[in-house]
Amino acid sequence: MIKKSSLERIIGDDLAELWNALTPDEKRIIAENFHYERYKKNQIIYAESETPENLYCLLEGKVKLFKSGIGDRVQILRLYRPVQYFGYRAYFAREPYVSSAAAFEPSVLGIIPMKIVEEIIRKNNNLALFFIHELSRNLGGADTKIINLTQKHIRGRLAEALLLLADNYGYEGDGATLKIYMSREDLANLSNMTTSNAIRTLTSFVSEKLILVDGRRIRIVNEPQLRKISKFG
Amino acid sequence: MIKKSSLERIIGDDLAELWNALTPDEKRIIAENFHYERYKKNQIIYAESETPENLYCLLEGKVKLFKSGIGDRVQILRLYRPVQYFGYRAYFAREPYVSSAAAFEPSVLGIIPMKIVEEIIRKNNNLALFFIHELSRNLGGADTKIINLTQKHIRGRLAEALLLLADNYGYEGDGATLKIYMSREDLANLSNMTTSNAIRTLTSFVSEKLILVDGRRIRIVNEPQLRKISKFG
DNA sequence: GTAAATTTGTGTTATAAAACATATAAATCC
DNA sequence: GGATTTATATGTTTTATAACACAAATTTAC
Repeated sequence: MIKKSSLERIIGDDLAELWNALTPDEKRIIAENFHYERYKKNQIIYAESETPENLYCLLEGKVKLFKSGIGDRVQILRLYRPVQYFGYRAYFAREPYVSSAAAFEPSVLGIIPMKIVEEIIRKNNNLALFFIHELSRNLGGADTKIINLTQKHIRGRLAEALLLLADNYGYEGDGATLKIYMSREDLANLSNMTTSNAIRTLTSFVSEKLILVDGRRIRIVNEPQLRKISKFG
Repeated sequence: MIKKSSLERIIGDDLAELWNALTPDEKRIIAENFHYERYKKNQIIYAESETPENLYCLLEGKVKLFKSGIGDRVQILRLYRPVQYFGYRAYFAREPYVSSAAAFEPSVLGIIPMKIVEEIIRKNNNLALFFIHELSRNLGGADTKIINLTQKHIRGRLAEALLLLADNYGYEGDGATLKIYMSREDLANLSNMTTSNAIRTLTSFVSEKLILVDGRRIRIVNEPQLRKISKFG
């Protein structure tokens, strides 16, 4: 179990964006109802069709939101990094989860019951506006994703995915190596293609000197060209 | 111009869900800043990349939200019926529109500046929760649409689209004819396929006695089987 | 009311991507 | 630390769907 002082630091520092919207009294309520949990690599946080009950705040690690479709096919819908919130959409929609969440790597999550969050929203409009803003941006992203996944060819979709990873998780110290360690299968699930085609297309990108690959480490070498490929499908 | 009494009826009756969330004072503010506009068939209401300024409330007619992609391909993202609200997502996200809206048929829209709406949201949590709920349901729908459009085959996607039209706009008096008059091209844009393939697949469905077609009038004859086709791709 | 434009319908061809097959490499497990 | 599972890699075949082509029907415009 984490120390109380450490907990307060996490709440104070890391929940920043949401935290700042709160009154002292509301902060106390959140602090009292807050706990955190560690998740192992690939551990499921919640699964499709379950009833949403908590707001999750990713404090450390990386999380994927994904949905199982036809056969064994899986689509990764969104990626989360510290400090981002998830798990609230289904609760607000008053429906079971339509997607699942899992840790990409060992992660630490802050957990707050949605009931508490909802009570505070009913009194605090800044918090309400925070969620309105988050949901609105997510919905715009989903609409754009629909076009990317349905209209672009394999090369465009994979280029898009690599740039998304760069935007989301950034680069290592060298300014080029993606700061995420991801299987080819996950990469395929992110870009709506089979694992074979993700591997094959990655190989093409290497031979075209757009990227460099060392196992799961991917270095972006020619980002402008990758953007061009992403843009024109 | 519409008569004042008529305007009040429209506001009072048709804006119901949103209207009920308001205090008398807020109702007055909305009424003072409300106007309505008629749109012709296929007329654009707003276009991608424009700056969002208004909340639109569809009072009469049908509206499609669509996004242009690669080449001339268009994807219909969402459909609206009276009384539904749209146009607010991009404003809340603080970004230009990522999609366009157009009338499917002659339509009447209620228009309220988002600035006014936002001011009221800052004071009225019920209104905030209304938008949180709407956005959350839309986002869940978009996530599900991603799976439908990327993983199902043509037949599954078209069956899905026909059922969506039934759910959204319902049936004529006969309880079977879709209450929407839509071109094959729109049907194709809704189900992510070429117009040729929409026509062809529609023909297959007719010969399988799942539907009956008379020009743009579509009768759903075997809904359970259509659901099966939609479900299994 | 007739000409022009658009939409619908259908056949044929081309192609992108999945499916399948199999080998090698790497990671995980007793 | 050797065995077993899992992930990566690549070649081949199959298939779903787009692209193309054109005729007929319908709608729109003047």
